[in-house]
Amino acid sequence: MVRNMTVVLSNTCLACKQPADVFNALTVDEVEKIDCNKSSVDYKPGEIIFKQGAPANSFVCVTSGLVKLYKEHHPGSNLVIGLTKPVNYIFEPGPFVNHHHHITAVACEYTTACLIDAHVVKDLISTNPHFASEIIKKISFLTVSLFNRISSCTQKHVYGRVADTLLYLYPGIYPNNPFEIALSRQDLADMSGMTKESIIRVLKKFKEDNIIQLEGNTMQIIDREKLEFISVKG
Amino acid sequence: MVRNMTVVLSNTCLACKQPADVFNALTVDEVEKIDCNKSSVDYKPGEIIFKQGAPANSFVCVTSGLVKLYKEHHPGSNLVIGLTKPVNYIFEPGPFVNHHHHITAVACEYTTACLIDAHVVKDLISTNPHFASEIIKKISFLTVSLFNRISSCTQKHVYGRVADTLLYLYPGIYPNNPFEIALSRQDLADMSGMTKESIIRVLKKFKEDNIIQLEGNTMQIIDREKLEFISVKG
DNA sequence: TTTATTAATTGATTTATATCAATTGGTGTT
DNA sequence: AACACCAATTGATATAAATCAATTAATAAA
Repeated sequence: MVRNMTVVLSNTCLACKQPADVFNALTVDEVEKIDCNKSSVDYKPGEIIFKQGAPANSFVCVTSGLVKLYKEHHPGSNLVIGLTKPVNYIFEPGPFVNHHHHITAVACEYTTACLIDAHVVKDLISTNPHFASEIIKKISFLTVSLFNRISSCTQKHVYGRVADTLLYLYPGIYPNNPFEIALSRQDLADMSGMTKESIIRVLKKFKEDNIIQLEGNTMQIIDREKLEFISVKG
Repeated sequence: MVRNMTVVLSNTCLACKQPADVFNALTVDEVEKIDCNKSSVDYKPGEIIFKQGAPANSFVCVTSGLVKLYKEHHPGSNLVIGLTKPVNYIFEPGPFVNHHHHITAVACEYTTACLIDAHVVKDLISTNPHFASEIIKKISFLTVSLFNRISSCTQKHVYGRVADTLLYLYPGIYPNNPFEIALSRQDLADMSGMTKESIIRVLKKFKEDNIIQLEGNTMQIIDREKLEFISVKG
């Protein structure tokens, strides 16, 4: 198991300090196979990693920074599906469906990602059942969160949806509190399925009610319990 | 491959006329293993097959009838995630996540379903990589449809959402046209994320505009192109 | 430093859709 | 047949949130 390896080689998957969970299901040989078929790429904020509709030839593993995943609609109106922080794979169903991307991935900060040949990952899935099980587990977690998301966006009002977004950001994406958000108000709106004006008003209300503290892009969650209440009841 | 078997035994998976796609990845021995660990159960309309929050000990394969999958909210306000028609597995992420169901499954018509021990399916996944790949493929398709669903319910108005629901029903669920819907107006509303009053008004409008024909529960799609247009533009 | 440009904020107005209330129609029961 | 019961329908009203419009703040460029 990679987890227990003490050998550390720079710039290799084995050296990757906090390997993505699914990696743990791979043997050293298999990890090396990935090593030989990956490219590590640096992205600046705003740069596209992959684009909805484009061929899906690679699996992407985020190794530093933060990535925003969204579905494109009419220009200017996107829907943020979620964020991926290091070290995690982006579970985009494209490679298993029609070899095209169904969402767009954009770097929110300076980001490094490893692009791994999709064939290699698929080969590993068909040769290492333990790895396949881990992938299934991960996609299943994604599915559950999508169920909740659908439920959130159809049944909840703006307050509940913003509460969900904030609870998603902290501590899942930003483990510290207060934290600096690398997302614009428009991004937060796209995550919550509303307009930027609406989310600004809701955040203002939360601030007035001492649920959060907000100065520019520095946010602090003060009353998590109340957010959870609003998520369910509001 | 099961697909090519000519041996047909009544009331066994091998005999199941139109086996679920994922079955094709199994050997005859493996199908027999499932056979020995399954129960075929008959449900009346409205009966619950499994319930959100309850332990997920079985995989469910719908062999006849129609099953409605939904997430429960406040009483009377549910969100229909989708329908499963025969012969298909219900891909509920529960068994891979926390062994609890995240949605509720209810028979819409007289329905027969095979309940297969979750351990057996998981064992097959960890021993037959081809089967695991098929499962991943299926869940991936589900993920794509959930992406579209989230997108639909946050970005589209009632007309677009109802168009999506109708396009989902025909031909995916009901291959014939006209078709008899086994769903109440409330169900259709829950599928489209709106109130029953709203969907009634939208359906009335579609009828006036000669997009559909509707008499009670008998529906005919007259102008599919226009529905597709409304789905995108409306 | 001044100017230009974009993001964030605030207020006024509109609109889509939910809610509320009442009526009609169908189905089954006694 | 009369009644009760529930689903479907229709109309009137309320409201949440979008849109529109204007202002302010923040950032980049000259």
